[in-house]
Amino acid sequence: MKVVTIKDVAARAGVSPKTVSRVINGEQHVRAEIREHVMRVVDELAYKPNAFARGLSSSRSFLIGLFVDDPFSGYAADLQRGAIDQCRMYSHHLVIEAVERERPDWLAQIDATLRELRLSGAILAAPVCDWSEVLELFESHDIPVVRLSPATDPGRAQQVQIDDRAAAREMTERLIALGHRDIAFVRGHTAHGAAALRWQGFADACADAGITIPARRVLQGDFSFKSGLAAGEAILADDDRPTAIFASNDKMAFGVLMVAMRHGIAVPGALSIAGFDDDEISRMAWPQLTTINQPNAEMAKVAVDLLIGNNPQVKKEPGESVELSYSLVERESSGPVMNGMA
Amino acid sequence: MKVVTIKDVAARAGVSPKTVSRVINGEQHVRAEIREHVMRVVDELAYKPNAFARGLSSSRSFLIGLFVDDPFSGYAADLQRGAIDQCRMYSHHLVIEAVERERPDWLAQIDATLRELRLSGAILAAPVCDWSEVLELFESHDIPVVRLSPATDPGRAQQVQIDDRAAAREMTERLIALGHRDIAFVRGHTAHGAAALRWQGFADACADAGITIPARRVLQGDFSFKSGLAAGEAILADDDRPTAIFASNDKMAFGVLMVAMRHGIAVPGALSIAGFDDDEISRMAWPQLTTINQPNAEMAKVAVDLLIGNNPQVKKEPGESVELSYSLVERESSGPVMNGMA
DNA sequence: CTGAAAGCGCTTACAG
DNA sequence: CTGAAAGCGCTTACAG
Repeated sequence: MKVVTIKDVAARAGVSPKTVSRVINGEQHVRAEIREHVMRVVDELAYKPNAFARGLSSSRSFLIGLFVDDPFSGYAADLQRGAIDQCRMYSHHLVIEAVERERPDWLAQIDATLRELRLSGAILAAPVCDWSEVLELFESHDIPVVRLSPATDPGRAQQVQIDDRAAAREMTERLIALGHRDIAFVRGHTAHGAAALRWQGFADACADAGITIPARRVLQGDFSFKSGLAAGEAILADDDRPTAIFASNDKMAFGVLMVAMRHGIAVPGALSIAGFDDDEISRMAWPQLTTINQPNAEMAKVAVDLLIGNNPQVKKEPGESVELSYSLVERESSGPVMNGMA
Repeated sequence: MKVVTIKDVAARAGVSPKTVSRVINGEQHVRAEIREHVMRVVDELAYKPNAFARGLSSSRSFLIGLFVDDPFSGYAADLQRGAIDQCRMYSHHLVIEAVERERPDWLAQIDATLRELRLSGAILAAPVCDWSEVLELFESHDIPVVRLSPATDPGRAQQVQIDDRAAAREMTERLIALGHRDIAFVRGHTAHGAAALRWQGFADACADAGITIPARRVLQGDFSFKSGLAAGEAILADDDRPTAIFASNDKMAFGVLMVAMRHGIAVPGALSIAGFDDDEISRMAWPQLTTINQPNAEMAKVAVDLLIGNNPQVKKEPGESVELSYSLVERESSGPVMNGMA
């Protein structure tokens, strides 16, 4: 297949390659009629600029990197979807990189990628965005970064997030409004900043309502289904049960729900369960899980906007932060506390 | 940060850039001591060749494209994981592209990507791999392709697959061996070739066992949880129930399981349920689902091997096909048929 | 507003 | 086995 280059377009349009370049890149200082004519020729020839030539001659690669801890997770899948869509909007492409922190050369791996690829920008998903070695690396390469839901070092780069703390607080308040006063909480992975924020939100709401949280009502999980199962077993083993359990993500909530079912505990009749994330799994549960909708795909979209939406030449203010709104999704796994139980 | 180029390495090593190039690319005809010396300098300077310069001057982009229908699915996530790992092994990078067939310009989108990116190779996941327009496009761009679990046009390109038909047959035989003779089947999305193969495997086993399949025992699903729910409702609505249900993927099997639970039907006591895929969800179910393990990540890995593992210059034989082995994973959702029920 | 020249950092094709 | 020259297809910096 004959490859169409900028010269072909220029020759056919009767202008210089530079003018074609200007038109393609939406630069100013091209007469309107020439611009239109060039664009017509571009379409006729189905010309697409070669990304490698562009990347070599300019410093822009038209490549956005998405760095995730676990590419296997639903979270990563959500982010990808949002980012891919938006990259396409701007004629960029998305390169996914797994950060394998368990490998001794994990940082060198990222470094190699950055040297090879000269990314136009990078999206650091949680919890990668909280690893300072990673941030330093990107800073040293001078690559614009957007952090997703960072928990440490606020203001170190642009960021996109929801207010995890407020969301967890709102969920807890809702449970309290339903009459629950004995609520267990399943904490998330300690490496994720969101885990701490969600816990704080829970604690805030309890404090406001004058509820003290006994230590035995707080379980440590790691955001996995399995850890939810373990937490459920621990909480529901004997008759000293809470009337509600708030797990800090849906996978764990789902695990808790499974344990409740095995024990024959009616949900929400005898036990309310709430999760966080609005993971696909929350709709596959029965009863479906009450949860917090976190717009992951949207967050990735916004991250791409921050990276390339505005003038890509202009450095953004570090610390620029976009906060997206969450929503409480009340489904069937939560309900009013039963008479005499409170 | 000062960028290290091939010239820097050449100057420091006291050789020409071309020699450095030879060393980097593992070409022959370099004296061993020079090779080692250059490699040492490369390490000292932490030199990484610029992917854009490479891509521009050679026809190789060091980029592998993964084309998926639904980047949101667990299937896509599995593939990504396998492909990313293996790409890194070969110093390549993975670019994920969503094929949005519902858009009128979907083919033009892919075409644009191919013109811009000059991929070294592409992995087409099911069912993208069965869309002939896509195959034609890659052929016209002369880009090596590996199809994953293709159902049509065998031999049109390299392919990696498991024997879906044999796997479904084996699962069905297992159910029959457990005493089941009244088995319902939930078919998958008609656009997926695997759906037809799994159905055939089921039919094969039934025919062998002398079991005829009444039309009312065959439900049409689309691989989604929701369609599993619908199929479950249809099958389990009245007392005329089969003793086992084989759904052609785990999400649907999970849906069927949920319906059984709501109806108070004991699994596997009164009803055996089997799925396919060994999806994460199959381990989150209770009872856990009996299923077929399909090594998705491994398939993507092998696809990368086919694309770049061997000599990348040499064209592969179209039709070269690698078949990976599956395994039947017997968990708790299936069991012997109850006395008097068969 | 438009263009000619030089260069990005590699590899290809050709010598020797 | 090693290297000098040319070129990949764009953009940058400079003129006019």
